[in-house]
Amino acid sequence: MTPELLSIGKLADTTGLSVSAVRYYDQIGLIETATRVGGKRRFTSETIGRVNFVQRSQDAGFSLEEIRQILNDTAGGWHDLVESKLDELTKRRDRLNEAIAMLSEIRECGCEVVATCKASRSC
Amino acid sequence: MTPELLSIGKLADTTGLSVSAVRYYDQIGLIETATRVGGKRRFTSETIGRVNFVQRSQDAGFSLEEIRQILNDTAGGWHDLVESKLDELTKRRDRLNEAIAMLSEIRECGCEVVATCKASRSC
DNA sequence: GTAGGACCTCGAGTGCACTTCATGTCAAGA
DNA sequence: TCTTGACATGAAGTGCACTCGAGGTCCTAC
Repeated sequence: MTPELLSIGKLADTTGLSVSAVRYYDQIGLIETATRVGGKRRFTSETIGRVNFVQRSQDAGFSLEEIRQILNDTAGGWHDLVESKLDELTKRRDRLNEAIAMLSEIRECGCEVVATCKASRSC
Repeated sequence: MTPELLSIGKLADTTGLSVSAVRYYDQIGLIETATRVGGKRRFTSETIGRVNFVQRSQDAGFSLEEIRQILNDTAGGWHDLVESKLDELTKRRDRLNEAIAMLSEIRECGCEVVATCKASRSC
């Protein structure tokens, strides 16, 4: 029942962000405006979930600006963004798999010099 | 049997790079030093393979500097770099899959507003 | 009462991978 | 002859996602 407010340092610790990154996120409106106690930011534990979402979305290849748009959208228009990003992601996964295959091949080829290695050309 | 030399514009076209990017790659030593004809760069078709390798490696998450190192390494030391990058890539693929799962879930949830959507918190 | 640590703001700096700009050369075609 | 287009150079600019530095406040502990 206690509000359980977090300092910026605690939030940074639990999310793995740096303190300056949290301030930056705050500044660009990516996280709910923190309440202030004596000038210092206090976050609710909700913000942890929010930051996690931001981090996952970043992993997904969204820019912070896109994430901000998605989070601030109240008209459902974000669906298109998610849809096209999903498309992009599956393509990226394919490319990633190709890259992994190429690297595995190069690793196995026994060449000393990549520049002249067939594996680096053949894929 | 003809050497089949490519102008910078042709190389850019066939690889999908911009002309200025090719010049940049040339400048930082990522592609074999081009021969010059009347001051103008002429590339062999080998360079296309080289650029493709660079592009794939970039997809794999290597920086241009790392790629340069790999290509210039003549002592086999690049194996470590490739090995650790493979590790990183498989992790990244896992995260990518998670992100795809999260986005799919959000897409399906029917929420209007992501900020308050359970799916964005639950993953 | 002073030292330390966590916090604050604002502005500038960073690294990467290019891109843009200003200025110039050169060959081909109308 | 003159224009057009592709090419050249070097230096500066761009966008993103932070990071750093300077200078200041506030609280706790010794």
